[in-house]
Amino acid sequence: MRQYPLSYGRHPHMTQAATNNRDTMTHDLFAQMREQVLIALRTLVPDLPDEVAARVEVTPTRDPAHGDMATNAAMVAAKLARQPPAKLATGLVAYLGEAPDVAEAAAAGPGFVNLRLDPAAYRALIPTILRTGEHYGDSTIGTGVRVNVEYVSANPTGPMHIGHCRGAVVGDALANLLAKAGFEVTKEYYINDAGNQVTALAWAAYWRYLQAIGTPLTEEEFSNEVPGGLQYRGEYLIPVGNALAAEHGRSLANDDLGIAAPDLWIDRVRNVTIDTMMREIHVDLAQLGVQQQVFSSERALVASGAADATIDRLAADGLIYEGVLEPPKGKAPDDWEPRPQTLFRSTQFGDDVDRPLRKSDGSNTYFANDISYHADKIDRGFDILIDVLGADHGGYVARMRAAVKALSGGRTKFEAVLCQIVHIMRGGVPVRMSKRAGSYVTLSDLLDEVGKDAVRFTMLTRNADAQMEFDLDKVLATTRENPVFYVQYAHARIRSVLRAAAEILPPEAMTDAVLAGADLGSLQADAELALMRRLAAWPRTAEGAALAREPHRIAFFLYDLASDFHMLWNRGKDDAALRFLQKDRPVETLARLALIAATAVTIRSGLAVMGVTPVEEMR
RNA sequence: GCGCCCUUAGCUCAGUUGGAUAGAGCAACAGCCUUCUAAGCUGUGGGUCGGUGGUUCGAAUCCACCAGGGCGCGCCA
Repeated sequence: MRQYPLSYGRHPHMTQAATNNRDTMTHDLFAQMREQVLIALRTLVPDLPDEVAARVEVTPTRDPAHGDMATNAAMVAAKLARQPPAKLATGLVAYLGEAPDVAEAAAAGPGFVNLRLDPAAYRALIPTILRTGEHYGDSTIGTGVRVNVEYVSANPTGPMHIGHCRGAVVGDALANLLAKAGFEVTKEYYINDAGNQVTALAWAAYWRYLQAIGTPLTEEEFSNEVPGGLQYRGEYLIPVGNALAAEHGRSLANDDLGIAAPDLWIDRVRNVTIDTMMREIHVDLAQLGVQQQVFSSERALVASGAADATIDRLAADGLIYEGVLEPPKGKAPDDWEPRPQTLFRSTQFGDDVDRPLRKSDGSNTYFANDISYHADKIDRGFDILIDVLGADHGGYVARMRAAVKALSGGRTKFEAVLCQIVHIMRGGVPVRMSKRAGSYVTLSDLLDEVGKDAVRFTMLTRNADAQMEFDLDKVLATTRENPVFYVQYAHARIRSVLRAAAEILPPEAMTDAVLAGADLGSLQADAELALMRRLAAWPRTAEGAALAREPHRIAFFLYDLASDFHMLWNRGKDDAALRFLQKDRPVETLARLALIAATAVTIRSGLAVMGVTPVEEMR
C-alpha cells in the first residue's frame, strides 16, 4: 500500500554504479557494496531476474562480531539457483573476499554473507564528507518526481496554538527530507477562509468593534443576536475591533451602538479579520522557522468558480448523484432523518461510503472545496500529494484519496501523514489549555520560553503517529536525557576542539578543505571505527526516512551519532594519548580533527533537515 | 455497530519496510572528575514484543481472530 516504486533497490541507474567512479555516483558505502554483491551474484547466477536482484539488500550488522555489513543475497537467490542458501553463500564469499574494500567475507547463519570492510574504505569516506559538506546524505531517488507537501493549514480564526505546532514541524522537516532525497518539493499552506467558521469569526470581531465604539450591549445580549451564538471570545480580537473602529468610526453599526444588518459590515469585517489573523500566523510560522512557498485560499477558490468547475468535472464523469445515505450503525443519531444529498461516488475508489458535496443552503461542503483544491494541485503537475493532518482527520483520508484517484485517473498519488496529539507537561503535570496568563495557549508563548530549535527537535523525537508528551522542563534540561541538548552538545564540543586546535596548528589547516587532505592512516581505534561506521550509515538513513515519510528517524540517527562521538571524546578522559589534540604528533592530530570535522558536517546535514540551527558553543 | 491508528524492559520510546542472540534513555546497582567542556563516561541486572493461531528458510514486523487504549463515522473544518 505504501510502496513507492523508487526504492533504490529497483532504481534502474544503480546497476551501472559499480562501473563508475564512486564519487560521481553515490556516497553511500552500502549502495556501493550492494553493487559488488550483485556482480558476484550474477557471476554465480547468470540469468538473475531483476525482481530477485531488487530484493538483495546490504545492511549494517546488528552485532559488530558479524562484521560491518551483511547481505541476504544467497537466501534471496537460493530458490532460483536451485542451491541451498549456505552453498550459494559460500560461493559468494569466494568472490566477495577478493572485492575492493572488503577485508573479509564469511558465510553465516541461514545463508547470510557477512562483510568486514577494509578500514581504508571508511577512512576514504571522511574526505568525501568534508568536500561534500551538508549535502552529504543527499540522494537521487526522488529525481524527477514532483511532490507537494501541505501542512499546518490552520483556520485563520486565531493565533496558532500547540495543536498546530507538531504538524508544522513534521511537515516542514518532511519536505526538507524529501528535497534531500532529490524530490522536487513544494511546501504549501491551505487557508480555510471560507465557510461557517470564518463567518463566526467575523461576528466575534464585530463584537470587539462594538465594544470599541462603546456599545451598551452585554456580551450575552450580543451573543443572543448571533446565529449560532458568539464563538471566538478570546482577547486577541480586541485589536481588530479597535482598528475597525479607528478606520470606520460608527459607520459599520449604522451610526448606532447596536447591531446593524450584517450585510452592511460582514464582508468587510471578515476580510480585515482574516487578513490580520493570517499576518499573525505568518509571524508565528516565521518564528518557528517554517516558510511555505505557496498559500492557497479556499475563499479564492470558491470565488473564482474553480470549486464548482471541479464538481462539474466529476459530474461529467458520472461520479456525482443525488442520493440518500444510510445512517451510521450503532451511533444512535438523535436527529437522523433520511434526506437527499449531492454525493460523490467515492466508494468507486475505495472509500466506505459516498460523501456529500453540498450543504442544504446550496454552498459547498468543506470536502467539496478541498477536492477542488487537490484538483488544482494535480493540475499543477505534482506526482505525489502529501497532506500532513491531525489524527482527528484520519477518517478523511480515504475520501480524499478516492477524490485524487478519480480526478487524476490514478496518475497522482495521495498520501496522508497523521500527527497524534501532543500533551504539554511541566514537571510531569499536564499544562491546561487556559486563557489565563501563565499557561500555554499560543505557539508564540511556547517559542518564547523554549526556543525554536528545542521545539522543532523535540517534536521530531517521536513517530508522528504516536502520541507524545512535551515536557517543558525536560526540553531545556542539559542532560543526556534530552536529545536536543545531547546532539547540540556534540556539535559544540567538536567546534570547541577545532578552536583549541588553532593554538597548536596553523589556523589555515582547520578548514574542511585542508582536513580533507589529511593522512588518515592512524585512525584505527575501535571507537574511531565505530564513529566512521555511523557516518557511513547517514545516506541510507536519510533515504530510508524519506521513503517512509518519517522525519523522526533523523533525530534518532543524530542521537546515536552524538553518542558515538561523546564515547570517543571520553576515551581521552581515561588516556591522554587518545585525545584529539596531540601537541607533538601533527599527523595524528590532523587525522582525528578530520574525523570529528566530518562528524560535525554530518550533524549539520541532519539538523538542516530538521530545521534546527547547530550551536558553536555551550557555556 | 463499522473503519483507521496504537499495545515492545518498572517508566518514556527506537527497531534500518521479513533477517542472525529485540536496542537506547530514565529509574536501580557498582565504579569513574587536576584534563580537548564530568552538562559526562564505563559496567551489571531487567523481555512470553498484549493473546492465540497461520503464512516461510526466517515474524516484533505480513494475515485472521480475540483483549485493552486512542481517533473518526450525513451539510464542523
